Amino acid sequence: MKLTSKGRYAVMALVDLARFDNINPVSLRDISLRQGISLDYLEQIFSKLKKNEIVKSIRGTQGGYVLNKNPNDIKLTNIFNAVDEKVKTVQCKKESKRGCNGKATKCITHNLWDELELHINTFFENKSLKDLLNHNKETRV
Amino acid sequence: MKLTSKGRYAVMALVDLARFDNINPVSLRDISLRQGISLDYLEQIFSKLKKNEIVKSIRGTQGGYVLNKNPNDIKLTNIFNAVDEKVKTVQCKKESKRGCNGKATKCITHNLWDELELHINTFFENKSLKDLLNHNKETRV
DNA sequence: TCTAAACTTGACCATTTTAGTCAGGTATGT
DNA sequence: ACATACCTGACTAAAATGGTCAAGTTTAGA
Repeated sequence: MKLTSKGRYAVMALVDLARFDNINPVSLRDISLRQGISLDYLEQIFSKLKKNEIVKSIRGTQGGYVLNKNPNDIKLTNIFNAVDEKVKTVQCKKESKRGCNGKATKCITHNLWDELELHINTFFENKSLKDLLNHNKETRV
Repeated sequence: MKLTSKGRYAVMALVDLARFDNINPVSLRDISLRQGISLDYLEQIFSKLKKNEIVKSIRGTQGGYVLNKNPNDIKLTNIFNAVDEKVKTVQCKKESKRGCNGKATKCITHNLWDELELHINTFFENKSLKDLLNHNKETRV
């Protein structure tokens, strides 16, 4: 069970963005340099963030990206949903007629994974970008 | 972020095992049939569970596997550790000299992932096989 | 008006991980 | 002896991951 880079990068980039966007739009190039993330990859990620109305884009020279909402209203859930970083514990959720293991029953551990998903998602729903700004300054190793 | 089949199968198999082992050793063949898991794959999984002293094996005809501990003392943490199902949120934990992103600092979201790992692991440490036996009967869809 | 910065889109790809299969064993109760 | 069941290690197809590459369009500022 692991978090993929896409989700991590999205959060890192948005925290970076949030620190500067009150002055000027922030270019992906700057974020790329500061955070050490491939520019091309960032573009894919921001395309999704934009579709989900988490950021706005400003084209042209001196352009860049700006937050589209108050940092307090951007929850980790929103970010992860935007970039398809899902918490997935079972493969067999939406089969209509069948349960897991191809039988007519739910597998014996089904409730457990539901509980786990809930547990994790609760964490994500309660964390906003603002929380990260306050408590996660870049610190020396 | 997803849970792999290996971890899920391990838990499913052990819950299955726990229900019958007070009478006789349970063969992997039976578990395979009941849970719909490949026999060969189960053998790989049980090899690890055995090394981690979660189960004992009994060879020969009428042989099989038996729990090596009280269900109450087998936590999900133990099971996941045994089969290498790890909760991993960052790639850059044990680099001695460098932080994440190759710089001399921790990445700005580092603390977040630590918190998340803790949050999930707490869940796993508090769940035992016994909890699953009580609350997760196989139910109709 | 020209140009460079920056966003936009979509195809492509190497590597790693996953979820197994396959082919041999070895031990043991009946 | 023989069937059952554990045991071991090599192998692999398919999917996911973490990008790169190429070819644009838009717009601020000189």
